[in-house]
Amino acid sequence: MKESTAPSNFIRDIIEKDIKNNKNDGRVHTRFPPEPNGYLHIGHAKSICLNFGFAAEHGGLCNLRFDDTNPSKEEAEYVESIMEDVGWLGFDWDDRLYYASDYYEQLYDYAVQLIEAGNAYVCSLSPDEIRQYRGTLTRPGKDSPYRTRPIEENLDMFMRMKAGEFKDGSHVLRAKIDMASPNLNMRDPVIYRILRATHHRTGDRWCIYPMYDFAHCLSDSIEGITHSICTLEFEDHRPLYDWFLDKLGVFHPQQIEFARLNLTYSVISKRKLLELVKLGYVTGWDDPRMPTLAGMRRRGYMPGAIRDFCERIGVAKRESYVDIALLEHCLREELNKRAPRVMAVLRPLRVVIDNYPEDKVEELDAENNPEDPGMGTRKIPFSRALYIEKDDFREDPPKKFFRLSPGREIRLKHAYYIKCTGVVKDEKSGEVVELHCTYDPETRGGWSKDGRMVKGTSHWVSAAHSLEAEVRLYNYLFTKEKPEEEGNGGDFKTWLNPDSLETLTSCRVEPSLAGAKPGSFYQFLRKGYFCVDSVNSSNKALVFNRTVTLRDTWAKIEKAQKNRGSR
RNA sequence: UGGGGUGUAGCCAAGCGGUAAGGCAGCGGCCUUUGGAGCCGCCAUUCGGAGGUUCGAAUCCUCCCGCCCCAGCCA
Repeated sequence: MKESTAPSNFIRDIIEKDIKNNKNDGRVHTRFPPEPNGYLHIGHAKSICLNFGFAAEHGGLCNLRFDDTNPSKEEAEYVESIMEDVGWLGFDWDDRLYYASDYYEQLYDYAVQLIEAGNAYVCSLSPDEIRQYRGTLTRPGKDSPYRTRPIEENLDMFMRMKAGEFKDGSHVLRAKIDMASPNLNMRDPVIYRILRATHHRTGDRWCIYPMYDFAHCLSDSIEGITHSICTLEFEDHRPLYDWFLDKLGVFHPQQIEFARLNLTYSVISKRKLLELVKLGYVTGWDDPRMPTLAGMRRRGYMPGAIRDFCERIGVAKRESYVDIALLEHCLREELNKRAPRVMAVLRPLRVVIDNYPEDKVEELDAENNPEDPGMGTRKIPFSRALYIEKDDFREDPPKKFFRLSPGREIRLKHAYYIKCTGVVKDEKSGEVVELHCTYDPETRGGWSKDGRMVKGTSHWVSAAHSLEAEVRLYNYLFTKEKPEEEGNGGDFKTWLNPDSLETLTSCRVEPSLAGAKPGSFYQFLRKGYFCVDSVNSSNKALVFNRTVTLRDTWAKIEKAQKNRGSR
């Protein structure tokens, strides 16, 4: 029996039942069939994990197949990015890289067979007329006058369509099914159209292209796919999927539909993501705020976290909006285990340790990851002038604020206890610009021999030894939990978050970060997880992206205090 | 007034006639040289609603209600 701890779901049930009944000789063969008309996003990740996952679970195979039947929208750039993203996510299609366009010749032959059997005809109605003849949701359609065109004539016309004798849109090949079907997809759907566009792979070799419904089921059949997993909106297309396969008498895969992923505070639709890119609301498909795999990778997401997420959300047929907090949880869990700890001060406040010798510099030991002692330790320089986080000092500390304030003592992580003895303010603005402190030499390393306790521990950096860096703080791209919901005229862009990116340019990071490699990731102690930007960072100018913050209990307390105060 | 789906906690989601798994979020507490992490505890007398069948119903039946998808020569 199954030893896997994977949770039960309806697709796995179907697959396991099929194996038990020895359907398809017990084979499991799936496919991930993206259209190369945009970059992959987190919703695709769910599909990829499902398809490759089910195959792997049952000793089967999963193909990567580009569904490239509409040259007017598809580009080679997209196929490149898709292959990179699927590989990055951790899946391998071996030598099974296919394109629907590989099958154009065979698909054409199948269409001819359909015509010969009287199951398809060339229709010369205009697009507008076809729409009118189709009827409505509640009213049946009516037969096209070309529906009775003789087989020989259909064959001739279709051949001439292929030969380029007709203008775009002047004729189409249609399946002859039932214009009165309550399922509109069965009202003599178009299966080939004339379209003069250069295809990214076949160039100008063809001027007729098959439609999705025709190409997809047959591509699945040709590849011997056993379980063709797709999203819910194709449920109505299943009768058509089955119809083509039955009429042609070829191998018959089973289509199974599941609910697509929706994520709060995000928009997941290639069309809408393209819009954000085209209109310049983001810097590109790989903008770290985008839910694209390229964007998430640049943001610092790890493939394992995304896979874990996809497993945890499950798969079902009901529409759902997954809380983005779950994605972040999966991310933090992985990062917590693997990210080296490092100190970085995002909004520096200068601190002078008055009783520390002017020229002295000490090298203190710091663990790289308390979760994993195997990651070792490193040295960090300590000196008289330091920077701490502005947020870590309050002249007038509120209740439960454990950090530094006048007269109060805290610990500097891995270093010493310090006590605040003076505050220097800008004369004009009144802003605190520098702190004077004393340190206790007896607390080296952060321990007090006399058992004296401090409630707060701050991270810090030596002023003279630290490096300057730019840090990009990302927030949700949208301010509304469900940006695609109606309201504000129904335009999701209304909910774009004006503060989705905050750039900090005078951050100070510890010297061990010199030469940090693009893509490398760290936990900035007490602040969050950050990675070196793979596009804009260099040895001369370090740029970090905030991947995700740490959970912030103090922020929660403070927010609660404010809410209480305002009531 | 057509057809196809789908309703279990704030958000996901198991459950398949034997008395509501799990995760996230939230809330308490412990612990802590990260207000991080970790640990412990709490969080659905009830499954969209109403009837019915049954010793027993989230599971079976009937009716009702809500939500999603379909009228591209897109996928």
